[in-house]
Amino acid sequence: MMPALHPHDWNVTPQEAVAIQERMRHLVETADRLPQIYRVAGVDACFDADSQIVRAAAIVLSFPDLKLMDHAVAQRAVKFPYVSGLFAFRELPAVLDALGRLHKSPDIIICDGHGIAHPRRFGIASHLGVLLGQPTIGVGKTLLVGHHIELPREKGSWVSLDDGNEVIGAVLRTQTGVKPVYVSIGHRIALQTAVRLVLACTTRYRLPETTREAHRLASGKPRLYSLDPPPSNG
DNA sequence: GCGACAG
DNA sequence: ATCTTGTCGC
Repeated sequence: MMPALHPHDWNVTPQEAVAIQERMRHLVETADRLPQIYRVAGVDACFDADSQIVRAAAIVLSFPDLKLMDHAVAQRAVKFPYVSGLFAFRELPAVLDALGRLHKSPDIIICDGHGIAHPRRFGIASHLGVLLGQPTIGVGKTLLVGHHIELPREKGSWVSLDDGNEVIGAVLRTQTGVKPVYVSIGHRIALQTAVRLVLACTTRYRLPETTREAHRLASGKPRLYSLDPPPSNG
């Protein structure tokens, strides 16, 4: 897809990884700096404990109609340990490989995992965005850091995710009565824009179609019907 | 000391 | 990440 704008060594210790995050966190841009969005990518990764291999998937959907335009997978043996806050050092190398195998380049990438809603404000989505110099959004399924007030039950409602005095993300209800997701700036996008885009990529499930499709590809499961919303039964 | 801790 | 059935509700 595109060479890394800010390459760095991946063969590092967790201590060195933290230092890299501290050094790169200042490169994150939190205002909109996007092109017209015609294509949205989703990336996800799965880990196989037996083989110690990470398989990453990247998919590209047209926007706003969300039709599958491109997809790619990549595998890598990983030795970096699982450490909360250091996901990028396990998953990103494979994710970069998968993105590099795409033929259609996306205008923005939605990542599984947080952006700046991270202890050092440099989660995997921000890391990917800064590396590539591309807009990214973080969508986490569980909270890593931050607090928030009660969230209304209705789809589309959201409240800020705060850490001290900082707003680090949004708690977003993507479906009425369903557990929310945590949206945060990855790179080159404002929070409100990110929330709107995530909602625009969400059809009838909790997670945006980008994440769902990438996850399905990474986990090797076949698609049952089509990219269109399947029937409610069977 | 205790709880929390993305995938 | 993954282990895992039935069940409740639209």
